[in-house]
Formats: sequence, C-alpha cells, structure tokens
Amino acid sequence: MNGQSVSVKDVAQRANVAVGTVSNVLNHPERVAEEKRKRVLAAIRELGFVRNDAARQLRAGRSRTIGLIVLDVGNPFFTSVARAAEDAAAETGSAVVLGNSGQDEDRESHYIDLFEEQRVQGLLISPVGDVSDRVMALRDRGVPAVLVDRIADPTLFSSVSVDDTVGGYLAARHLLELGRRRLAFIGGPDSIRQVHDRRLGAERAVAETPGAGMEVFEEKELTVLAGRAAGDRLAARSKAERPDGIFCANDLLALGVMQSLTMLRDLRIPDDVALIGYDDIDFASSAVVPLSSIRQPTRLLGQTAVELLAEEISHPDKHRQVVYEPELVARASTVGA
Amino acid sequence: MNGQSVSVKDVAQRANVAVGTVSNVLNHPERVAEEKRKRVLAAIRELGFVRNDAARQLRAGRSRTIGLIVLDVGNPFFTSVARAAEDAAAETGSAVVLGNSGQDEDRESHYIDLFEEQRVQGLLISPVGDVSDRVMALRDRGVPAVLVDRIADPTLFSSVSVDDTVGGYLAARHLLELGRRRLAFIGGPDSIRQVHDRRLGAERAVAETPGAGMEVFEEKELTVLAGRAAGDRLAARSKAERPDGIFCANDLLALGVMQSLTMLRDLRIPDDVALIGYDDIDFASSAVVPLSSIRQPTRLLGQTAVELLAEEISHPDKHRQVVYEPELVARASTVGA
DNA sequence: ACGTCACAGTGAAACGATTCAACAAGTCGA
DNA sequence: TCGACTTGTTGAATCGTTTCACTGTGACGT
Repeated sequence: MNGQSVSVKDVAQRANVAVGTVSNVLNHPERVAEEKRKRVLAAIRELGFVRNDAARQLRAGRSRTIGLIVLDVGNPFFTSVARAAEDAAAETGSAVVLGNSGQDEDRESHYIDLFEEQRVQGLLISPVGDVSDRVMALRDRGVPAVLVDRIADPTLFSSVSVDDTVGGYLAARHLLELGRRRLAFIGGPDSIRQVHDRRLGAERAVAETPGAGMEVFEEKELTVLAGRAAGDRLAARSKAERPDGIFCANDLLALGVMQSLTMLRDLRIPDDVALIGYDDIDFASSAVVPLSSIRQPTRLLGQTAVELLAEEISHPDKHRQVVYEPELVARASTVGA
Repeated sequence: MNGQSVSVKDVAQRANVAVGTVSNVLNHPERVAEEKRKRVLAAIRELGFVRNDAARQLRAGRSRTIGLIVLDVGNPFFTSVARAAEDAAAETGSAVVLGNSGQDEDRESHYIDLFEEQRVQGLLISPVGDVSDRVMALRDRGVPAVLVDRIADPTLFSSVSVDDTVGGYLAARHLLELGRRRLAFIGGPDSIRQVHDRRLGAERAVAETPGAGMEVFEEKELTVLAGRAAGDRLAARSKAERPDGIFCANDLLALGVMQSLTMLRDLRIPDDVALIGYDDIDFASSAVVPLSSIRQPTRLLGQTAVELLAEEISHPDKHRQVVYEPELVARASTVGA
C-alpha cells in the first residue's frame, strides 16, 4: 500500500515512544518495560516495519555476512562445503553469501572486491591462482580470510583442507589388501595438485607392499569419456598384462573405466579387475556395479572454515592449518556383492 | 597496516579536495578536472580506500543486489539458472545473491526476511509452498518478485517457466516418429507437477497416433535405483509384451533403466528398446549409450527472470507470464550410433 | 527528610557515501 | 565593461539504525 519505507522513526511515532526505545525492543528487549514493548511490537506489525540492514551495518561498521568464493558451484564438493558453512554460520547469526569464480581469476577478483565493499566479516576462499597478495591486503584492512581446500603458508593464513595423499594411500592400500598386485593409477594432468597428491599417496602404499607395482596413466581430462578411453586401452591387453586393480583420480574417470570394461569387453568387476574412484559422488553408489570410492569430509570442511574464520577475527595473528583425512567407502566394485 | 576503515573524508583530506569531489571521481569522473582526478585516485591507492557499500545503499535507499531463492543448489537445473541470472544481472551492474531453501519452508521464509532487510532490488524465487501472501506483502513494501519455474496467477505476479507438457509431447512424439508403438512412461509420484505434466504431454502425442499405446509406471522416486527396478520388470517380459520405446520422467530413471536393460538382460538400445530421458544432465551424454533427453532452456530462464524483474520494477502493476518450450536432444539411445 | 540506587526512557550524535544548492573562476559576445 | 553562460568545486544535509550520556521517577535505607 505505502510506497515509502517505514523507519524506526515512524514506528516510534506510532507507538508514542522514542526511537531509542524502538531500537531497544529490537536489540535488548529486556531493557524495555512490558507495556511499551507490546505497544512497539504492535506498531511494527501494523506498519509492516522491516529493519534496514544497510543502516545497521553502517552503524555497526561490519556486516553479518561471510563471503564464500568457490571454484565451481556445479561441483557437488563445493555445494556441500557451502551448505555446511551456511549451517555453521547460521548458528552465530551470520549468513553466507556465495560467489562462483568458475576458475576464472577475473571473476574471483571481482567477488573479492564486492565482498570487501560489503564489509563482510571475513572471506572463505578456494583460490584460483595465487591470491596471497590480495588476501594479505584484505587482512591489513581488517577483513580476515581462510583458505579452503588448499594448504596455506602457516605464517600467513589459516586453512582447511583434505589430505589427498592419505586418500590415495587409502585407495591403493585397499586394493592391495584385497590381494591385488598389478595396480594402475588413472589420473588427469599431474599439474593439478589433487591428482598429483593422490598419485603420491598411492605410490607410497605400493612401495610398502613387496611384489606390488603400479602403472601410471595420465589422461587429459577427468571425465567419463577420458575414463572410457583409458579403460579401452587396458581391456585390450592380455590377462597377464592387464592390471587387477585400478585406482582412478576421480569418480568420473572410474565410471568411464567401468563402462568400458563391463560393456564393451566382458570383464567382471571386481573379479577380473577391482576398481576404485575418488570423491564419492552421488552416482558412485548407483553405478551398475556400485563404485568404491574415497569420500571427503565436506561438511566438516565447511564447518571448520567458519570456525577458523571466527578464530582469525579474535586473534588476527594466529593461524592454524587444519587437514582432514578422507575416508574409504568400500562397495561392490572392489569387495564384490 | 591501519586497523581503521578509510573513508572518503580521509581521501579528501589527503588529496586536498572536498568530499564531494572524491565522490564525483568515483561516480561521475567526467565532472572532475584531470588534475584533481589524478590526485584523488592517487590518494585512494595510497590509503587503500574501499567504498563502503552499506553507506551507499543507505543513501540510495536500495541495494544493487537481486535475491534468488532456489529449491536446491545441488540440482544442476538451478545452478544453471543461477549462473545465467548472475550473468544477466551483471550487465546492469547488479549482483545476485543466492539462497538455498532446500525445499524447506522455514529456510525459505528465513531468506525472504534476510533479503528484505537487505533491501534487495527484487526477488527471484522458485517457491516451496504457497508463498503468494508473503510475496504480495513484499511487493506492497516495494520489493517486486518474479516466480521461477512455476506459473503464477497472471493478475498477481510475473513468472518464467518451462512447459513440461510440451517436453513430454516432444519425447513421446520422437519415439513414435521412429516407428515405436508400444510405449512406456516411467514416472515418479504423479503429485509432482513436473512429472504429471510430462505424462500428460506424452499421452497427447500417443493419442494423436493411431495404433499407439502407452503404459504408465509410477515409481516412488526419481532415482537411478528406481529406474533399475522398473527396467528389471520390463526386461523380464516376453518380447511381444515388452515396450519398444521408453520415456522416463528424468534422466536418473532413464540411466537406471539403461543399466538394467543392457547389463543385466541382454537387450540392445535402441534396437530392441528406444530410451529417452528428461533434463539432459551432464551424465546423459556420457552414458554407455549416450542418452536422448529433453533439455530445458535454463540459461534463458535465468536471463528472462532478471528481465521480468526489471519490468516489475518499472511497471509494478503489469505482470507477464513467460513460458518456454524445452528442446529434444536426440542421441544414440533412440536414433542409434 | 534526605541521599542513593536501580530502572525506563529519551534524543542527539555518529557511521560513510551521495546529492545538490550555492558559489568561484573563467570565457565569450556585445 | 557587463551580463550570460560554462565548468569545477565545495560542504552541509540526508539516508535509518544504534549507542550512550543524560533525565526522570519511585523505592529503600538510615
């Protein structure tokens, strides 16, 4: 009905009290006598008053939001982290606003600017490139940041991440414990840190096991199609030369390999070849042969990121590196039905 | 270095100009003489000044953000819509902040409150329940809204959506044009509007085709596992009783059916049975047999939502219903390799 | 009867960017 | 030389909320 915005002043007028009292009803109800409080609340309802957040922030000098910049909103890993961060922030009355960099440094930079203008309480960021300079400048201006899914220089920042070498180790050891000795690692570009670390972890497990070996294949992409191509190459080999355990750097690759082995050739999983992926995406459990995988504690990541940010706010010069360990999820593709 | 926030006043002092001039450098550079502009910009750089968005908004009475509330950030349909909306909003200098209701009315309500306090320019929402009352109250207070993926009462709101009956029609007609006559529709709970409409559309196509018929199966969930169960039942039938064309209400169901038919039984797709899904998720194209599907114009949805919102802002009493048609994506699962 | 307290309530000041009426200085034409 | 006009600059007022020093009132103890 009314076009204009209703302010505390209007409410105060209507309820016949001072503006300060209206504010107290909103923020310190215990300081206001029962009767006036009721009158104020009634006025608020009648006028449809809604707090103006911009004015609050301006006065407070700080907003109640936390900025989160992720590499890819389409990636379930990040949406899960985001949801957990949201929940954790909600506990302290903060809200999380999400920015999607899409692996693009310009967009990332743009969101950093936006969030700084909004005077967010802090920034959670899974950086595209090297953002140390920008992030340090931010902190000098009073906006702390926590790196997500990346380990930071402990003297500079706090960070939360998951140890990919442990994940790789778990996957490979799982295959080895099942008696497999001729392993294959199917990865993507080794320049991707995650791929690199997973391979390293797997190699460590293999080195610990006498008589075991592992071939490494480097695909161009971490996709189903790339996995299928790799699978085709392996399946074409003779039984003696074929690996009996395959560890893929992510689930997409693994699903591609599975398609290739089971459909096009007639190999049985896990009898002929045991197969394990990484990430435990939704599809892993509903594959033709449910796929074993390595699950990352995404919710814990998001929650911890928010906690670390709170610590950074209270102790700007203390930093902490939290590294979680991923978890093995054994399904039929390794242990059978 | 400095703990305090730097304001225009500080910049003005440093550059030896008035605050108004600093503001003009930022917002109307052409009004400021070359020399002073340079001095101001230098001061901004030296002091690390960053605009305080809260103060801007307060003065402007309106923020530069648009609120978007989606049912599920994990759903690629919505993330795609969100990204398109983001891009469209960026063109007009606005930013989109994303809220995830997760199908929960309380969370939805919470985000509506939050966005209203933030005085967003407007709200894009794919509502959980019936939000007409809340949304109308919002509009009365000057915050327009556009419904996404739902048709609104044209006298009340604007909306963008996709016509699911057309999608169903396209899918069924495609199968019919390939000569299939014994169709099956595998759906989920018919209470879900999308499922219901897709079935209706398919039935229309069948009714238009002499000699064609369609069985309807109602699964409990729209998942791969439910699809596999349905596939098992169909595959167990004799060739004469088995459908020769299957339309699934979404791609997950279709992938389940595909697993069942090709792996467990030995039916060929599309020779023995043609199969088409709905949504065209990423996995559809990389399935063992690339899956035909119906693609929704998600980017167009997001873009149009932003445009409609702009219209609502300029003409609050005019509403428009935009309904898009989905598109057939024919792949090997119907037309072969 | 008087000082001390606790409690409610008041309203001006502050947060920081933007706007705008007012003014200054310079240019041009007559 | 004067007025008309252009161009650049100034700084007070404004947005809506919260804070806080202050006032008013009544209860209580001595």
